[in-house]
Amino acid sequence: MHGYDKYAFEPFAVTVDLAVFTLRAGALHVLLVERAQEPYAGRWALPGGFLLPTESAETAARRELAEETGLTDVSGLHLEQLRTYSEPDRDPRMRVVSVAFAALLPDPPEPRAGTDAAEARWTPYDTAGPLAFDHDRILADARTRIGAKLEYTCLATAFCPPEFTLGELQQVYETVWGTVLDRPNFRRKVLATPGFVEAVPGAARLTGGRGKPAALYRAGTATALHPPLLRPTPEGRPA
Amino acid sequence: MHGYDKYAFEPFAVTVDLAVFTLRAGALHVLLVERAQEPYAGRWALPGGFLLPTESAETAARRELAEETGLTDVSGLHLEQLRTYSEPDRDPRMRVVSVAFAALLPDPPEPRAGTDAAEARWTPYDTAGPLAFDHDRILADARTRIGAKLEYTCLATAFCPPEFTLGELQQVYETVWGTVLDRPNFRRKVLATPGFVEAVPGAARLTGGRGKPAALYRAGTATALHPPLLRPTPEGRPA
DNA sequence: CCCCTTAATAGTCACTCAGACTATAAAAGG
DNA sequence: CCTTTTATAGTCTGAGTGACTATTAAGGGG
Repeated sequence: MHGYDKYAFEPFAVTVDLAVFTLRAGALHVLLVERAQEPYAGRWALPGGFLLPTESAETAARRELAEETGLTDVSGLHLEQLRTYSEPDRDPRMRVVSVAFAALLPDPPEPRAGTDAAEARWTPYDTAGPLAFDHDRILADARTRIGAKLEYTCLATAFCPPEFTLGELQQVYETVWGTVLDRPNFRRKVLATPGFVEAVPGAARLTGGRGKPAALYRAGTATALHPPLLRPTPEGRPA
Repeated sequence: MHGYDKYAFEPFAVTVDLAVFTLRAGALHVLLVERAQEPYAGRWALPGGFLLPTESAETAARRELAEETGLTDVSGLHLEQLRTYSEPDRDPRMRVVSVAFAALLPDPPEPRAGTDAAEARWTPYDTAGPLAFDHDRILADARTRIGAKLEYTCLATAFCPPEFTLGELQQVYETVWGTVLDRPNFRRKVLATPGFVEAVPGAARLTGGRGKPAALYRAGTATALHPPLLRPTPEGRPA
């Protein structure tokens, strides 16, 4: 009701937490930092930090992303607000409300330790053991969201370098979904969606692979997929 | 980075804001309250309020929903976190971070004034003039989200009373999307989706209407729609 | 150098589903 | 009784997708 004068209100600490994903060696990895202090000292956690007085949660998230990854330019990276976690007991010391974000990186740069000297590391999603605070849940929520958005958006290109092959794009889907897709059908679908990808004219090849060299593509201008690219139905999927 | 001891952090006020939707006379309505105090005194705004020290944002949202609508039991209503708005200047007085929610009500109960004696009113979405703070944006975001979720979830039943006809369900889609759907095709789609709706055995009729009485249905157990029920494409929809 | 492997790309076929209809059934009103 | 109104049933067609098979263009090993 926004009647500040009439209501006492509790001040809260507000933080951002980041679930930063990348693809490495065909597996989904997430950026984790090791906590140096109590509580949860020695445990791994999602990178994050406090909002500064003059920045929005989005600004803070992008700042933290730059700090943790060591990337100088994070302006083009995909960063999206997930949701806010505000359970009263999520931090044992005090009341902390955290705005969680999911970020996607194409090429995995080596992380550097954050300013608090904690160690940072890319960790396979499946072995991201029990994390500090409620970060297990945040991470799971982030993965769910990313997987779902692959179906009806062009988000997959955010995992890819500026120029990529359709095989690499397909690997994004297969890795995040944990499924195998039919290659000709995937091609047909991607190429039939206007604005999803656009061919690089000088049809170049790629890495010194074995078979026929693949054509290169760039991310197109479209952001939504109509109709969507639904993942193979592992039977009636709940919500 | 959660190193509280090493970082000064600003305390923030944390609020929840609610975009509460219902269908009334074939039009989408939203619950608004009139502000009694500066800033934006006399302007309409989304209902909301401060988090209490011991409650999560979800709990606070449900409490506010009950207070503003006067409903005694809001446990079954659809309430979903939208996103968090944290621009530093969104409140001219102080730093306020607001967690926004979208709520869906089936039958429109008359709202009662909130505890701060502000007036509350159901307002047609299209005439929800300029609101206080950044509530125009929150409201628009909420509407976009609801419209999108109708496509791939069973959310539409949240707008309907416990028992409803397929015509009423169709009206939900038509009203929220602002489109007209083909009735036989809509029926076919809804009935072919397992768990979307289930027929009420004593196939009762409804209001003293004119034509053939319609069968009644209840919301099913499913929450997701596979495949989705896509809205008629008004040409290449961006994101 | 030829053949085999590997991977990309092209094309086929059948089935499902959605859009656009037409037809029938069951009520109310004159 | 006939018309209007609304619900429900059914038909036809084209787009899109899953499951395949075929071809092309590379590399590697004898």
